[in-house]
Amino acid sequence: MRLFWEKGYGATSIADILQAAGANAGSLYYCFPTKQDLLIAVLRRYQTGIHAMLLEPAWQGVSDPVERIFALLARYRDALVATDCTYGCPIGSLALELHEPDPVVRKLLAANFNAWTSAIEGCLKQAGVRIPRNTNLRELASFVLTTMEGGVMQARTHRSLATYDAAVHQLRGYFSHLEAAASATRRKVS
Amino acid sequence: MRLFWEKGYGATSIADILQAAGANAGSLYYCFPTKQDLLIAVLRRYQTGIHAMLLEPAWQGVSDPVERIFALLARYRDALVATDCTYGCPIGSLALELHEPDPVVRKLLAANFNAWTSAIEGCLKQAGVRIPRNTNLRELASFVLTTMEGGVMQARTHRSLATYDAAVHQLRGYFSHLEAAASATRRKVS
DNA sequence: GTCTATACCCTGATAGAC
DNA sequence: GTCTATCAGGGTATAGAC
Repeated sequence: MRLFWEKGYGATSIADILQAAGANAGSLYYCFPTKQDLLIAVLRRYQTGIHAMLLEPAWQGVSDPVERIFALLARYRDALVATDCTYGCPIGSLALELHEPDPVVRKLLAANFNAWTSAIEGCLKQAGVRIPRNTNLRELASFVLTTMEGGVMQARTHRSLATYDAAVHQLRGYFSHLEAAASATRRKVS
Repeated sequence: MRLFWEKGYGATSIADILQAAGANAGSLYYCFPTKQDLLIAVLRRYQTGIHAMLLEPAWQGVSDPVERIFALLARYRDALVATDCTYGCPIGSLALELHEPDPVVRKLLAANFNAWTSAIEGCLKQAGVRIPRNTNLRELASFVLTTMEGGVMQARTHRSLATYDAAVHQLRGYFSHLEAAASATRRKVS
């Protein structure tokens, strides 16, 4: 999991994995007949662990649904800070590296994106009337993921937080507008 | 250039390149001593060719600066359509694949992002009073790139235009808000 | 289930004639 | 400048004893 994240799939050799795990080839191949089986297991783990590994830590002590969205984005910022801006989202990196992967792999990558998007969509639903009623929440949630992935990509390339912060700041501006618009509509109605 | 774009850097072998180019090893290595020299040449070509290869075709017949931004995003959509959503931005893909590249490579990747962002920033400057005066134009331009890269990444993973269209649609909503806010301010002043 | 040794292939890069 | 042949190394995966 760590190696695929740090080096990518192709650049990680079985030998690297054996050394990092302190395992022998026979044992590894007994459990995972091919390298791709290992990738599939890793992707499944990300998928099933999204709450325990990502969302719950990010949302510790944050209850406001909109703030939860930005708390999640802040967590990716922390990862960038902790790695001197060499962090990359493991799913995003693998998604771009594996152009034409096995359908199984591609569907797992898509499922991971879907799980992330659904978590955000849940926040937006909880936000209720604070978001304009005609807003497509799924679309907006997907846009949050877009912002994170695009922001992380640029931050790592520039080795600078500036572009990530810029992306989040602009997204915040967009949310401020949405909330103000929803609020204005509510005043008009009442 | 085509192979690095379609398959990525690591997955493209010198043999692939020789076959595609109809060249022999000796000739290639005479001009490009290492594979990385080839990558550097490709990245330089993207950088110097951004106007002729990307911007001018995208902006053919489009003069409104804000529409130029969305015309550029539409061009990436066309690329997704033309490739059944297997298209990936070559710079973005290489940026994520090459985690810890030679400083020369990383700077070239960053320079490509900068050139793209500067082109958008130019449009925003041309838009003048249509964008609120306190807007950080560089930041907003960077956010447009964020949207494109994040949108393309998801579209390819899902093999669907939906997420890309969602991202562009949301960005359009943000721009509509910005233009409306700038317009309201102008009315108030006059 | 786990170990070591190794098969077999493809990699980037080179040698040296032309 | 271009060609063919090849090197040395590392890749995934396997064989077969234990």
